[in-house]
Amino acid sequence: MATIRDVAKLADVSVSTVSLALSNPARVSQKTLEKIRHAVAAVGFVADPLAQSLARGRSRMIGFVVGNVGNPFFGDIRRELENYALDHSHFVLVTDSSGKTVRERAMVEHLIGLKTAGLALAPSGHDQDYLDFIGGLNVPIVCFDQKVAGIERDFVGSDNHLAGAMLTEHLLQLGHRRIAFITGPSHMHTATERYRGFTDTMANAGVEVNPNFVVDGQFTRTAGYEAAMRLLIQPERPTAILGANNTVALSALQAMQELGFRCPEDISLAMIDNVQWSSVITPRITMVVQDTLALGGIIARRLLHRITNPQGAVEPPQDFVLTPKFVPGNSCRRI
Amino acid sequence: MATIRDVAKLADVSVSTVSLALSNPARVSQKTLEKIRHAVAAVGFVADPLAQSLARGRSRMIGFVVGNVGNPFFGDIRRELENYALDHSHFVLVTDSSGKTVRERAMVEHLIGLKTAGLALAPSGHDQDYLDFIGGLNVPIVCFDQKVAGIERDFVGSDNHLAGAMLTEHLLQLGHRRIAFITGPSHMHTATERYRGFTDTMANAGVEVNPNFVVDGQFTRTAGYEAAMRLLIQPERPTAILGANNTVALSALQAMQELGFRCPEDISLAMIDNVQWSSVITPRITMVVQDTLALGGIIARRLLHRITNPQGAVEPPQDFVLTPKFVPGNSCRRI
DNA sequence: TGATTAAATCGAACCGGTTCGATCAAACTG
DNA sequence: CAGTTTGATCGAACCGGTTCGATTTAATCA
Repeated sequence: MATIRDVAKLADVSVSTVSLALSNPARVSQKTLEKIRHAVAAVGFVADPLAQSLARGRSRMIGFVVGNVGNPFFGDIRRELENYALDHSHFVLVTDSSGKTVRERAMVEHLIGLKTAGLALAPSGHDQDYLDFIGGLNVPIVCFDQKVAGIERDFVGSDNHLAGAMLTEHLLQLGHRRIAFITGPSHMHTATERYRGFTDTMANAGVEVNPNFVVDGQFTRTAGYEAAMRLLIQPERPTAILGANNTVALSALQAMQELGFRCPEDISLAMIDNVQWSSVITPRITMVVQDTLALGGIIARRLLHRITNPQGAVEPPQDFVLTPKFVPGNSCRRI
Repeated sequence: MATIRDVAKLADVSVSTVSLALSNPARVSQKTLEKIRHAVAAVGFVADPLAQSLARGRSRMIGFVVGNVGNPFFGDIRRELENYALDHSHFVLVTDSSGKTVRERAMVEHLIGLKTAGLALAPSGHDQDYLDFIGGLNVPIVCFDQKVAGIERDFVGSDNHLAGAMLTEHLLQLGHRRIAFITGPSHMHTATERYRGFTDTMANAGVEVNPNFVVDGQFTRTAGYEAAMRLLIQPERPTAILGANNTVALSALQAMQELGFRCPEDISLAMIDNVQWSSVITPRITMVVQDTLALGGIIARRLLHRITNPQGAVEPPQDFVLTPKFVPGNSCRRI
């Protein structure tokens, strides 16, 4: 591999001039610029990104940290960010914490060690120690999906309260009263907000929520399945189930199918967040989806704005909250 | 951030001794080792991975390059690799080429620039220039999924010919003769092998393949949908459709549903590779699945073996081919 | 006990860039 | 035309580690 010194020697200028010419051509005379360009081409010089990062104290890499890259929600956002970053000569490193807080922190630390230019982070951790850690980082960070109280950073997400409310209202309109709710982890903002949307709407409608109809699905497949089963074996069953996310809702659908309940004839089902191949799942689930493309776009632009305008570090963090969209399916029947 | 020089100063030894103590404690006396340990703890020293990589010419990162991290097939493998790597103090950088050859190459180049310790690569590119590029890299590489002629590297994958043959035989056993096949890109080994498995089995059974029943789905959703539509609008329709991968098969299912065909009553369907939530898709598709956990485990072990035994670079590349598994569903009916 | 060898430690060069103050010639000011 | 700017270039220090040959210290042997 050719180094900058090879170029300097061939162009008969100093190393510092080559470096300057490459990073700020305007400050070098036309003549030497030409010489250097030729030399670069002749030896096939490509700057070592590692050495650059070490010297500059910053790399051109962006860290992307989520709990599950396989989730199409995160996948769409990742793609948007990647495209935008690539167009601005940045490179996205994807890491997956599997939803584990310790691992998430380890990955963030790793990325920071790599002197990443910025971080797009869907936080799952919540203890004070972690918050302080994130807050103390001197790197542009855009948080998304989970709004965490205590993290003073840009945030991009959806109106989760509204998402829960929309589906609840829909079920109420169809005449449902015995509506069950499968929640997510109580430390997750999306989970609590969606649940609040549910309870608020029920209260507004003057319908009491049966405490047995609220079960914890942890946003995971196994917990969601178990929670759904608990709902389904009750003597007085709900007429509709509202899943706080795609995973728990589909786990519920599976449980229903296995027990021989038909959807929507026996029990209606609705969920928040889309899933791959939802169009071929029978019945098509009525859902509220987030505008992942828009979210990804905002995250990307905001993050790169912060990265390329370091002086604007004083710019106060801002929240971007998008309105989710209702997508009717045929999993909810009128009763 | 504390540097190694801070440690050296505090421990009253030279920088080189600190470095040695950290990388090879056995070669340092007990006494100084203690002093250094204390100093490290006192100043909170953590080695800068960038500086280490630059000096060593190698980092402790592993590059993972696939066409679609959202695909659960790759997701499972990624998880296995990640777990194993983490246990061996390596860190996985995930990159997604979106199936684009140019981007794939750019990502590999980027990872090489980062002096990654090794690469797990599901290659999609195929031009000679790219092959030479891969072949010329002086880094441990384990290829998987796609066996590419011309890449002399370890390879981990499944018996794709058998996968195609298994499903074809199953359909033949059920009495089907008018079997359609939705292929993948002809430059992909998995696609051609699965197709060969189909045609060979058909030939062995003495059943002629109707050329109109072989359509190209490109392994993508849009092309798969279009291909399926082409099959379904023919006056003489197939009685069964075999999708060369999950994407094209489910696209076919969607097309069937939209045109009002029932599966399996009107047309049977089978596919290669699982998909998330296949258990709630109606009907449950009969499929042949790869043992993703085993594949991931082999990839991980092989790659880390190569990384930690650099002297064994002479060890010739080896192929690991696993047998896929038949998973019956209810999407294929006897006729 | 002096010579030989092994173990522990050190100094300096190096990895491949960036950055900033110094230098010097050319251009501008009054 | 002396004095000051301005622009181009350079040298050296630096980022934060690693590595290897040299040197010092300790242990072994005759």
